[in-house]
Amino acid sequence: MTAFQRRFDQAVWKIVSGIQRGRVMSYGQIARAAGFPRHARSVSKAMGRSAMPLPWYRVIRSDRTLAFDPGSKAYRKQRGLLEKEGVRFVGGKVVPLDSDRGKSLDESLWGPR
DNA sequence: CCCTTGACTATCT
DNA sequence: GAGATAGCCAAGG
Repeated sequence: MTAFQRRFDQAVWKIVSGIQRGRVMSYGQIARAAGFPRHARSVSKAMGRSAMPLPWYRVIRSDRTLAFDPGSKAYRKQRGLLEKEGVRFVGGKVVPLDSDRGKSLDESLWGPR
């Protein structure tokens, strides 16, 4: 384990574990919230190193698509878990909630109900 | 060192 | 809005 990983992992786990049911966050958003802007690509690795289970399936791309290859096992798993929490999909993308109308762009994309 | 690899992104066609 | 492109940066070979 490098020093970077120790700090980065801790910060990422904290953010990811805080994502609530029915909500999603992007890799880049998590990296920023964790205090490591520009490290979106490292977020998945940090989650993989976690000993405790994390709601990894609530993490998606900034364009609202899932990071796995559509049709893959992982894709179906993630999508199933999200839909079970009420997250809706249209055209392979996570649908923003209606009740978010009127909020800032960021909130409308990722904010709570 | 140099080169490749990512569960990524912002930007431009 | 979908596809291509360039930028990103730690890790590992």
